[in-house]
Amino acid sequence: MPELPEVETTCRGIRPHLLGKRLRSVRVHQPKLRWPIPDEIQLLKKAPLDSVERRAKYLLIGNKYGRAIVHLGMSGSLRVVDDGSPCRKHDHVELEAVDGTLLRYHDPRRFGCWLWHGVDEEPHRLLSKLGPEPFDPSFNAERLFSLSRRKNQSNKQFIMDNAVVVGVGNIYASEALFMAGIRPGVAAGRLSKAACTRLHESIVHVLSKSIEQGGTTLRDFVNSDGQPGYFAQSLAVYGRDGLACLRCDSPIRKTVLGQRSSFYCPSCQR
DNA sequence: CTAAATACCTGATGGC
DNA sequence: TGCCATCAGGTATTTA
Repeated sequence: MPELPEVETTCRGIRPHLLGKRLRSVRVHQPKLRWPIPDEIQLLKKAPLDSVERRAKYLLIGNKYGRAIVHLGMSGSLRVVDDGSPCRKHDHVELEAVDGTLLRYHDPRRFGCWLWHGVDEEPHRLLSKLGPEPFDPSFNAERLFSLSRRKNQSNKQFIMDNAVVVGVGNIYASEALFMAGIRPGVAAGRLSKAACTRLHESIVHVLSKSIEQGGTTLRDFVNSDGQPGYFAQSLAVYGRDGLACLRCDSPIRKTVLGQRSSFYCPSCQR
């Protein structure tokens, strides 16, 4: 569910509630996420929290001993609750600060994770192979062009590859390709230099606009206040199978690429 | 090396 | 109302 804008929205929302706080308890109600939650997570209690950051779709919540690597998977969300509101089904982890601030991790499908990365450990395997952030200067048209040479992989799967650029998930991949006028299913090796320029601009544009809107809520994403994001109303092709293209009125088509639904306009995207 | 398939899990939805 | 099949925003790991 959450792609980069949703994770960024969550990060910005929880940060002011957590930075500088000392935790009273770290409660794990369900340790079976994608991987078992390690006991080291309790080290979060040993010193005040001094970092709340996002890298790709991971949230990094840490202190001087290390940091929790949190992923929201397909159905995860983090909410800050001030009072002692009751735990819901699928609330798997709770961080409680000494001032009463309560952070709850909710994840019905449990595709997410909470791992620990000690401050002196090797670069974590989940983080070490990630490509650049979409807003970093090292992600640019030249990178898209050079990495796509000789690729038979589809354009859509190419931009969803974390080694190319992080944070582009199934929704924003379709949206960015529409904005750039590029067919999702065509081999990435055929991208021209000009197409790479448009694609780079489109990815940056779509992601930043969505962050401004608080992300996309299709069915269950909520921010740290429990509120939905509003970018769904800005989606041009995702989920609009059969509806008229907003640019040319042709019916939007749906195909499957790498087992994921993909949407495009057969007229605007060549 | 690349690329596709598989695996993890619950819940919502639609057809019969 | 119930049952079954299908689909859902991610991605590491396995297989080909």
